[in-house]
Amino acid sequence: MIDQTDFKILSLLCGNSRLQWREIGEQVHLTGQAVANRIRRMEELGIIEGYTLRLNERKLGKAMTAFVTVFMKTVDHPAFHQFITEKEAVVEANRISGEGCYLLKVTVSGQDELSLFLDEILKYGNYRVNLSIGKLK
Amino acid sequence: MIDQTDFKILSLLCGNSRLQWREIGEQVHLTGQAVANRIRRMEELGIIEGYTLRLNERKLGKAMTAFVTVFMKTVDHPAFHQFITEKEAVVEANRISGEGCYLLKVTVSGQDELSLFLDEILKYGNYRVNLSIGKLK
DNA sequence: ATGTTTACTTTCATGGCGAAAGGAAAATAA
DNA sequence: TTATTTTCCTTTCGCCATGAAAGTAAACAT
Repeated sequence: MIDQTDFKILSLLCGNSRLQWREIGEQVHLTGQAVANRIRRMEELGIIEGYTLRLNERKLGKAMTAFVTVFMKTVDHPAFHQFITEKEAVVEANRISGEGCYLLKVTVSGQDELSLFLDEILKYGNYRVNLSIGKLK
Repeated sequence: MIDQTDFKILSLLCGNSRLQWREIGEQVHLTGQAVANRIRRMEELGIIEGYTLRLNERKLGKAMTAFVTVFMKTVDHPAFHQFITEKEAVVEANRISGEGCYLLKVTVSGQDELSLFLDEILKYGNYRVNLSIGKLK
């Protein structure tokens, strides 16, 4: 299905998706065209879902990252899903097992914006917040 | 520093960083070259840190995502940092405030790999695991 | 009024990308 | 064993994207 060369190509593209096919080809000992064929195939298989940026959120004014565990009090999960989807500050959201119903990763400009966000969460349930003190990885 | 046009460009590139400068220009009413100039400037400012892929981890055999909160029992944090950095299964790691010391996002192929990983964590401290049941965002 | 700075548009050269053809090896079928 | 098909590479080609630079106009400073 997908071999070691494909994994190597993925690894290189994750590092820099604007690498030229020729440059990748040099690393995996193929021509650029052969690399292009493999990349297209992984796109078609859905392994590569898209191409995006790595942004420095801090330099965009999002100085604070918080992890918010939500304990739902309502059964209207679809409304919560919609709220989460529309909320730009929520960069990632997972439904989780164990303690809590959802885990949200939130980036905000400061305490004020976080506070406002948490107030909005109260409509759906209670929450626990952990602030990111630093990002290791 | 960075205006609404820049934010629009970032938004478009986050959606698809292989968009052509001309295509982005059409959206923000500039020529492709003007867009290219702005993108380069945001790279130089460090706002754009790089270009990468959106991968389907599930199709890469990483069928399970878990959030692991680590409660350190040792003060040798650097060793833990090193372990985390080298561990491919750890896709994201933050030092956190409140309950727990670190929050790790981990992708694994199944319970066995998760189990092994958690055994390794025990060298540094205790843990709490929440499995992702589904990803909203 | 003049000079400088900023940021755009236009122009140009290079080469990247996408598609297709050709070829070789491996796999499959007869 | 031979013939055919399939797979995946390399090579080729045409189009146009990218990077760089020149020209221009508006805003700003003196």
